[in-house]
Amino acid sequence: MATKKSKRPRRYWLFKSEPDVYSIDDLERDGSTYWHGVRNYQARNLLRDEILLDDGVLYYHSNAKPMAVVGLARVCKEGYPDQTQFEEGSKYHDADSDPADPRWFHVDVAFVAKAAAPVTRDEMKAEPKLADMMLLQRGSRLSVQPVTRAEWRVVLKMAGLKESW
DNA sequence: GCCAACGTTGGC
DNA sequence: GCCAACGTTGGC
Repeated sequence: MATKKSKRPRRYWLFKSEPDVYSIDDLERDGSTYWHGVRNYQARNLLRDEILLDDGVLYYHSNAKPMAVVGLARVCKEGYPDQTQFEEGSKYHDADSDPADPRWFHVDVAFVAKAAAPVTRDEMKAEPKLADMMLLQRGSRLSVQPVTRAEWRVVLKMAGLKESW
C-alpha cells in the first residue's frame, strides 16, 4: 500500500471472531495476526480504506458462550491484499479475484490486552449508552464494524481497561 | 437446532 | 435491472 490518508484522529472498531476459530487467547499467544478471510464487500472497504494504523479494536467473541468483548487489539498494519484469496484449496480461495487487482484486503492487528472481565452482550444491551451500538442492532452481521469514541470509552470502562498505547 | 436478516447469484 | 432462490451469519 502506498501512503494512506493524512493523519486523522484514531478511530475505533469492533472485530468479531468465533473463539473456536481464533480467540483472544490465540491472538495473545501469536502477538499479532493478519485478519484474513473477510469476504464481504462492506467489510472489505473498511479494511482497505478506513481502518488505519494504531486504530483501536474491540475484540468480540461471536457464536460463543459468553458472547462478549474479551479484549483489545490495535491495528499494526494497514490494508493490503489477503493472500488466502489466491491459495487454491483454501476455504478462502476466490478463483475470480485477479492478482493484479485483488478483491479482498485485510489489516494486521496486534494484541493489546484481555478484558479484566469480559463485557458480555447482555451487559452491553443493558447499558443505555450503548443503545445505538451497531453490534446490538437487529440483523447486524458486519464482522468488522465502526465503534464511536463514546462507545469505545464505555466498553473499556466496563472491561476494566485503560487505553494503553 | 432454528430461523430471521442479510448478501450474492443467476435466470429472465 | 428485477427478483426468486440460495447460502451464510450469528443471536436466540
